[in-house]
Formats: sequence, C-alpha cells, structure tokens
Amino acid sequence: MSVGIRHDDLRRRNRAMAIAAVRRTGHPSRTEIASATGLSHSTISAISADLIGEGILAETKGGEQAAARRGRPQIGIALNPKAATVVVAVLSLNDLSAAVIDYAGGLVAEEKRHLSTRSIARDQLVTELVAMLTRLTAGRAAGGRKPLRIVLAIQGITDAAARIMLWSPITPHTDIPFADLLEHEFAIPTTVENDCNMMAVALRWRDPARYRDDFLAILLSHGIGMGLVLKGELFTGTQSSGGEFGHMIHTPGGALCRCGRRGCVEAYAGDYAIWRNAQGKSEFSTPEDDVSTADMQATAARARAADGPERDAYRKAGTAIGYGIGSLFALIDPAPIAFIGGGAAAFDLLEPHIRAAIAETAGGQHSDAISFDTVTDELPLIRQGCAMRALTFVDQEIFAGGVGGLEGVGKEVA
Amino acid sequence: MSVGIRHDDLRRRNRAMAIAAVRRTGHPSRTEIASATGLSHSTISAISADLIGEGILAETKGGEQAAARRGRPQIGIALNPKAATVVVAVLSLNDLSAAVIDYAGGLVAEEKRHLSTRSIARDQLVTELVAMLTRLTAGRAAGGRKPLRIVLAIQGITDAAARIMLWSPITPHTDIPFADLLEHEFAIPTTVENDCNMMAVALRWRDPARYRDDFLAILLSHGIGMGLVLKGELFTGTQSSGGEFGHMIHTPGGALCRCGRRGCVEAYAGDYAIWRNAQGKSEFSTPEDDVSTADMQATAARARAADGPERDAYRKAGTAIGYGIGSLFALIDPAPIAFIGGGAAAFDLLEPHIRAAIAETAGGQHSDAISFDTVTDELPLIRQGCAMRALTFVDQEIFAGGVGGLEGVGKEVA
DNA sequence: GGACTTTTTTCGAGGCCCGAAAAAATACTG
DNA sequence: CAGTATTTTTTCGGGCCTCGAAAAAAGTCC
Repeated sequence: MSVGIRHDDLRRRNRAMAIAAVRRTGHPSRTEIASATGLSHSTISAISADLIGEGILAETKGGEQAAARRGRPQIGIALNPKAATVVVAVLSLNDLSAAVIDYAGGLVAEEKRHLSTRSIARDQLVTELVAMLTRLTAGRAAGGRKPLRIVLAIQGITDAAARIMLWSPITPHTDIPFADLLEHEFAIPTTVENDCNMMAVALRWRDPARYRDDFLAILLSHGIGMGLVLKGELFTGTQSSGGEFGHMIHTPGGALCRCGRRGCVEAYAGDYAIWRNAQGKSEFSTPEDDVSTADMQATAARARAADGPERDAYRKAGTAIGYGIGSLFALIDPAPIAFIGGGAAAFDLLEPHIRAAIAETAGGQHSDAISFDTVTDELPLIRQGCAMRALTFVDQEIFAGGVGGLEGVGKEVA
Repeated sequence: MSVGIRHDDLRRRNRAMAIAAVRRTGHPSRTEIASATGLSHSTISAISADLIGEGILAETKGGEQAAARRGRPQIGIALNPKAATVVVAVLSLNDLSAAVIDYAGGLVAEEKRHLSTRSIARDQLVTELVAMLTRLTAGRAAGGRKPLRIVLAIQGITDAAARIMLWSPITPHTDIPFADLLEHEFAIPTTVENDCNMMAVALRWRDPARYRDDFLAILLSHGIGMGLVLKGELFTGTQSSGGEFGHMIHTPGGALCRCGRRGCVEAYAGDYAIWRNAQGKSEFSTPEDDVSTADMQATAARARAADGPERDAYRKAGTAIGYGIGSLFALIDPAPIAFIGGGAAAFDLLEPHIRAAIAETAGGQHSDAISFDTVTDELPLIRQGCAMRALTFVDQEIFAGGVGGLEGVGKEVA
C-alpha cells in the first residue's frame, strides 16, 4: 500500500524532479526547470542553489548562448560530470564488457574481453566479473570517489528485485545472486537487469519522440527477448524480469524450443530455429548451442537469392513473431517496435511475414500504421540503458536525499 | 511527465490516504490510520477532525467494542454513508441494470430490466439508459444531494480514457460516447468501464488476501474477457481498456472467431465455440449470436455423462484457455486466477485441460501451484466493482480536495 | 545612456507535518 | 473505591517548505 507523504519527503521529491528535468533536457535554465516541474520559480531557485552548492549540478559557463534575446539571459544548468561515477557491466554470450560512466553520462573507462561463458565454472564467472570491475575502478578510486552504483545487464531472467540472475542462456549455472556478490565485494549498491529491458530504457533516452510512453524492444538473436515500456514505465513480470515474449506459444505442440518446451515463438524465430529450418532439419531436433554470425549472414543471403528452405525459414520466423506480436497487441494495444540485434540485419526477410501475421490478429486493423525500426548492434544500447538506469538511481535515491554530491562524498572520504 | 509536488497537494494526498485507509479497513481508530499511512498521530488527528467536520467520515458511536483493553478505548472512524451517493449501471447482453450506492457502499436503490440490446437502435439504447438513471436518481435528488459519479460497465472495449464504448458484442453500434452523453444529461462525471476490469476491481475488495497485487479475472461466457491487476493496479491497454485475452491467437489460421479473425482463444472457448464444436459443426461456421444458458448446461451435462463431441468441445476450450494463460504467464509470470460467469459452472470440465496446457508452457513449472477459483454469477461482481470505482473516485478526486462532503455540497445546493 | 524585457533572487506569509507533552478515557489493583 | 497504569487522542510550538510579490540583475533596443 502506498504511504502518506511526510513533510521531509516533499523536498526530496522536488529535488528529484529538478534533477530529472536537467537530465532529460541537457542544460535548461531555472525558468525551464520551473515550467517542466510545475514548481514556482522561487522553489526552483532555492533547489538549484542547493544542488549547485552540493556539486551535483553546475551552471554552464558561457556555452553556446541561445539566440540572444531581449532580457536577462538564461543561465543553463547542467549535470556536473564530476558529481559521481557509476559502473555498468554487460554479460553476454562469450563476452564480458564493463565501463565506468561519469554523472553526465560520459565514458570514463571501459574494458571488454572474451569469456567462454557456456563452459566456465560458476565461481570463475563471478571472479572474472569482479576482476574486471576491480581493474576499472582501481585506478580511479585513488583520484576520486567510489562509484555510487553498479548495474549488470545479462541475457536471461532475473528476479523482480533485480538481485539474482535466475536463468540465462549464456551459462548452465542458475540462480546466481550477482547483486549480493558484487555488493559484498565492492560495497556499492548493485542491480542485475535483463538486457532487453535495458535496451528499452536506452531507446527511451535516445529517441524520446519516438519511444515515449509505449513501445517494444524485441531482440532477435540466438534467442528472442523483449523489453516493454508501458505508460512510460518499464514493464516487468510480477516475480521476474518478465516479458518473455520469445516463450509465448505460437503453435501448441510445435517446434522444439531451446527451453525444452514446444511451439514457443523462439522455436521458430531464434537464430537456431531459422538455422535449423534452413538446414532442412526436423523442427524437433535439438537446437544448436550457437550459430555463428557468418552462418546466419550466409543463410540470409541465400534466402534473398532464391526461394528455398532458407527463405522458408525466414517466413516461418516472421510468421511466428507476427502472431506473437498480435497476441501481445491484443493485451496491450499496438505500439511502435524496435527490432534489435543480429537478426535485425535480416529484417527485410522477416517484415512482410510479420506484417501479414499481425494483420490476421486483433492488432491487425492498424497493421500498416505500426512502425518498425531496426538496430543491429545491441551492445551499445544495452550499455547505455544500464548507464541511464544507474544514473537515475543516483539521481533519485541518493542525490535527491540531500547529503550527496561532491560535498557529501567528500565528507565520507575524510 | 510527472510533476513536482505543490505545497497544497500535500494535504490533499494525505487526506486521500486517510480516506482510503478507512475505506479499506472499515472503521479503524485514528491510531490505526496513522500506522497504515505512516503519518504521525498529530497529522491524522487533524485530518480526521477535518474530515469528520466536513461530514465525510463519522465516529462510530458505541458499535461493537473491540475486546476491552486497558487504556483509553479506540474510537472507530467510518465512512459516513450520507456523505455522497454514486450511480452504477451495467449494460450486458439483453439486460440493463443500475443502482444508486451510498458513500459507505450500501445499496440505496436499484432497477433492472430487459432490453434487446442487439436489435435496439443506437439512440434508443442511450435513451433507455438515461431514463433508468433518471428514475433512479429523481426521487432521491429531492431529499438529498446529486450523485457525485456515474460508472457504467459494458461488455466490450472502451477507450483508455474510459469515455467511449469503442465496440461491444452486445450491440452492432460502435463508438458510443457514453461518458459525454451522460455527463451532458446529468452533469455528473462519468466513466465507461470494461466489465471484466470491474470484476477484477471487485475481487480485490472482496478478498484482498487472495486478490492483492497480481491476479486475473477471466470471464467465461458467450465471449471470453479478462480483467488483470498487476502490481496492485488495474492493467489497461495503451489505447483501450485492453486485456483482450480472448483474442490472443491460440492456433494461427484456426477456428473462426466472432471477431472475424481465426484461431483466437475465444473461437475455442466462448460459449458459441463450445456449442459449435459440441454440435459437430465446422470450426469455420459462423458463430451463433447467442446460446442459451439452458443449452450450455445441457451440453455440459452431456459432456459429463459420456465421452462424446461435447466432452471434446470442452477439452478444446480448456486447451485454448490454458495455452492462452501460458502465453500470458510468459509475459507477466504466474498469478492466481478467478474464472467468472456462466462458463465457470462447467469449470470441472475445463480445469484438467487448462492445467495440462499450462504445464506445456513457460508458466508450467509451477502449474500445480497456480490456484483457480470460480464465481458463476458475474453481475453482482461487476456492480460492486463499479461501485468501488465510483466511490474511490469520489474519495480521491473530490473529498480529498477539501471542499466536499455534506458541507460543501450543502453550499452548492444553497 | 535610458527604457524595456526577461530571468533570477529575496523576503514575508501561510501551510503542513512532526515530536513532545498534555489531556482523556478506561482497566487494573489493593 | 480511589489511585495508578495504560493507551488513545488532542494540543502546542518549532521547523520546513512552497508560494506570490517585489526587488535585483543582466542583458537588448532605440
């Protein structure tokens, strides 16, 4: 149950609003913040004076002046990059990458390396992650302050509290409590997020005009994932990170899915499924562990060249995706979609069948109006999503609270 | 974008919290309200003094004393039934019913009548509704105050703003702006809600222990509907009342649905679909407009008696529902389900197949743990849901604002 | 250089919530 | 039965916070 608003919450919330307005807008003037938040000029004046005093925000000296208008010029206010840093890490199939990001979202340092995630031991996986984060933060800890947040994105399912990786296709190990492990190691608040959810978060920051309140980010790669934003909020399941679009049932009793069940969308549209169909193997044969990008590109090329089993495989994939989207649209109404990942490179092969299938469903009446978009490289998107997630946490949970920024952290160090 | 908290919003919100606590709890003491809302005793004391002074709440004189404990006895605070009335109306196939409800949720007056909704003219439909509401409110307007809210529940789809009936199976007419029509007629704020959503709302009030944050209410009748509560909030589509569970696709290209598409869950599990299969007709034959309750009962009886086409029809229905639920659970994780309506009377015939299908899906791992519940008579549930919806609107939008209750309304009349 | 315009800050007023203390109302106890 | 203990409710003063109005600041325009 939601709880009453204490008097001290008031300032906290309004500070959070002001910070959020700055993060969204870039370098708004006080007047702009006031109108964005609906608060009075005097309140914004007081709050921004505090935030600047605490080193969280900073006035943009000079900068590119807006067209010199009559009247006192506006003073831009921006995030102070030095106010904090956060750490993001992305764990995907056979790859681990991480970065340190400053408070304004700028890259401070990054590292990326190969890791045989499918064969590595459980402890070793954690150790490698800890080691990378240690390397990234070690040099910087001396010069500055400890990062205020770690966000780890993984392909797979997490619990609703974003603390435990419940299951992932990239490793046989399950129920790894990454958040606890990293918090114990670094004493920095940590969450574990689903990669597709982070893609959705990133899209919202990248293109707020297009991806505002309601949209889907669908990952087309070895498996099928989805991040869903509804009414401006990331949609998650009740107990898990949720949104397992790839495991909606397309055909009861149908093709064998990597998850062991039958007829999932993924069992038709995942890389392994397209590959399986293109190779003319039985739909019930065991899925490949991995299909190389080169193989998928070759398959797509053959599908484009001639009407053979490859083209048919993409037809089946598009149909499964389309019906899945149709069923989803029956529940949430149509919304714009971004297709992301390697599979999006073959989107030309999928799109007609996706549209045809959607047209057969409840979302179909506006089938033409549904707009698609593709992004082939998912990693930057995931990383950006993690960064924004981490930073908004710092904004709202730490800096909104008052003791924060350079001052507060400085004291802590002393 | 969410907006800053103005100073005057504070009291408004905390008043709303206090009222909500009373509505949930029945007749809590000030101390209980304080702990429920997290506000201090002094604040609650002030707020409840105001609310009592305005005639919104009232101390429960005497009443059944809680086990006499040491110390000053708690004074129960309850909703003042006379503080307001609301009007609820339910429009379903061939039936129109309406009621006036007092502020404490008690029935003041009701009326119910037959209406040939499928053949009636558009204007006539509205006229009949207006006439019934006029009759119900007329006598009372003299003695008291005008109702503060009208909530109309319909089978079918509304827009997200709950103002327009976009489509309904009970009438060929579409896009009827009921909210505007009734507001114009009565000058009372009105919303139009989906019947299944109201069932879900009602379940939450009836049995909060079982139906708290996440659950489904599935209507099994001529068509299939769903109300969905996620994270304590009614889930609606982005553009419509949403949650068209019955039109998720069960089998691409499958049985002909009433909606004109193929393979929807409803095309297997709606009364008309069960009837069609039981009669041995083609899955592609045009659905009956209506199947009588008696016919459905007879069909169920035959299905129970012998393994024939009737039993098979229920098997297909249960399978479709189960796979639909499975796909839904892939998105939202498993949650308790209430099956409501005439179809729930044959739930014994459906349940094994529903469970078997769910077990084949992503929600399957906990298939046994998913608990089902049935309610055969939907109308009281819909009406209660409407009443609670209307009353909580009055609580939060009117009475929380200060000028309200007997006083304020009295002034208005004067 | 003065008038005008727009942004930002300052200041006093009004509200609201909180904690502590007081008041109220009842049970317990000898 | 009177006094004590206990629990609930109210009262009161203090501290914040937001707001509107007015003042100050910092330019452009003529």
